Amino acid sequence: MISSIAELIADRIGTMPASERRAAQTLIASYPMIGLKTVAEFSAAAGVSSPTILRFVARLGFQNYPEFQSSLQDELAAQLQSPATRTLNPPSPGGGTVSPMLEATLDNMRETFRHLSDKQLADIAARLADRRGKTFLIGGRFTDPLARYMAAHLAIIQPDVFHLAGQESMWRDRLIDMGKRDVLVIFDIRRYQDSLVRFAEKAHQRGVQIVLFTDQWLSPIARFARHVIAGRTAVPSAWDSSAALFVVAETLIGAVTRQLEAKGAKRIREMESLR
Amino acid sequence: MISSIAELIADRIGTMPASERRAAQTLIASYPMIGLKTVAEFSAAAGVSSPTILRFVARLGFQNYPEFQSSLQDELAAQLQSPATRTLNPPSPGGGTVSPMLEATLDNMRETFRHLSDKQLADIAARLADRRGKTFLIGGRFTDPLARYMAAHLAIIQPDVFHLAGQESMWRDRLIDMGKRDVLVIFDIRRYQDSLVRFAEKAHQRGVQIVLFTDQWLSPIARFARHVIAGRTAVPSAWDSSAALFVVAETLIGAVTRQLEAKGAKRIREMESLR
DNA sequence: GGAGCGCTGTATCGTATGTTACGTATTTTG
DNA sequence: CAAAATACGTAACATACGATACAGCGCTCC
Repeated sequence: MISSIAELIADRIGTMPASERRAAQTLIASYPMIGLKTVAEFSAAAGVSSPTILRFVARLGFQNYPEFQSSLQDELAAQLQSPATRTLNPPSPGGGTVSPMLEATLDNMRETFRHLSDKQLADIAARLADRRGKTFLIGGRFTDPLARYMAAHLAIIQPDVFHLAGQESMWRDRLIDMGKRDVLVIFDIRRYQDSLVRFAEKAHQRGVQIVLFTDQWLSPIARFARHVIAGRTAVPSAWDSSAALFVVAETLIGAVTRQLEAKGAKRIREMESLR
Repeated sequence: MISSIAELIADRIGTMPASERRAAQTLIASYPMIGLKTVAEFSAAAGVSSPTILRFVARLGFQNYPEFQSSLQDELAAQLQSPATRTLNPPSPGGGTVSPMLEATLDNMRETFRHLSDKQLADIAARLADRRGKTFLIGGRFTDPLARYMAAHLAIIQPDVFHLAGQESMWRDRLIDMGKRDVLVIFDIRRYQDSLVRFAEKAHQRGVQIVLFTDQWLSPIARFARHVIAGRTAVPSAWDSSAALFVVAETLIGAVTRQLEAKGAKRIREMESLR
């Protein structure tokens, strides 16, 4: 079973003429970076001519050079997405259901946060902590609980936090209350819901700032969003995982709380004494 | 100190116009792969025009698109050579808010699952997949979203799944429907809610089997529970984290789904066709 | 030692790609 | 509310890139 281009090359390098072999060795030596550059650069690095590179690529079974490059990129993308797979780990002995699920989830989180800078989170937190406007939260079929979870926390530490529940027509009526200074937090992962997209668009038209929690394929709502958080969702299960987004949400809740505490913990103390 | 293009983007994304921001977000979402493709593909993926991509690249300080791509490639090459350096976000020594939060959460999950055997999960999953009785889910102030999340999934793959929402008096009225063959899934972490404890006790008296999701200090409901899942909740934040419980919930959802699929995926296929 | 075959590079060609100019739409400012 | 500035996309353009045809060279095998 040949799964990578490197293996493919190792398999066929024996049958190649001298110049193509030099090309192959050059590629392997700095795999796969040289292959992502132009034919001219590749040929120069290998010390052969351009047509030799093209013949080499053709011999590997590719129709043309761009197709070869795409293949390399896909391979690279797969590696980058699952750091665990990089080490060619056997996927857990015994086939228990727990371990792969947990491992995938942990990877998802690391990967999600890898694409998320402190600054980005701080910006969003600042926006949420800015009390000149209101905060609305809403989610899709499976993610609405995340919106509720976040709303439950935010509503305690500051006023004017609303979770949009119920039917579509209900949200729409709330649109009239929304304006430029307000923030709308939307959770939307595949399959993306048309109703949410429509709602986001209308809110966007009213100047509402949208913070979108979505998956790595980006909900169409990203078009209207001021801030986009893309979480990894792939796990060995029939369902997508929202765990990474959940953790981001918790992180944000913590950050907002800290910012408000800095400003003055009056409200929080009041809240405590009311219990 | 800015060392990667991703940081550069995070730094300047605030000063960008809307369309360029879309480009930036698209790039970050699948960093850095889309940046290695052609301008046309990049622009299509971001839903903007080619010139916008070029302006975006120019704003980052590159003379032209190829220069930008080379820079991405160099970065990638450096990463591939030293897997240890793969941290896109430098470990943020000191005041960084993200890293400690994430690390603590990951630790919580590992620790939670360390105390959770495959068998235990399989037993609970089997109990939830057993369709001779009904399934009820309920949660506390902050954990009710978790109950909703789980209910949203379970309700799809099997009938008779009910999330108990609203006021305490509402749940109590549902008690009359509950019996020996039924399962009650309760989420309850500190501070434990008296109302939930009372409810759990009454359900227990009626012979309902209780599955409890709680924290490591165990809600008093544990006294009445058939199964107890104790998740770690401590994080460097003003709030406790429910992330570990969330992941356990997802794992259970996956396990139940698998068991039902084994029995016969008729319902699931029907469900799909109804959409 | 000569004829045939395969390998390789040079030169040329067509085209996909990045680039730029310009007009329209949108937002901002006085 | 008008005017200016900015943002954005359409369309035309130039170039750099991959592809191909062809000729020279070396090797092998009769």
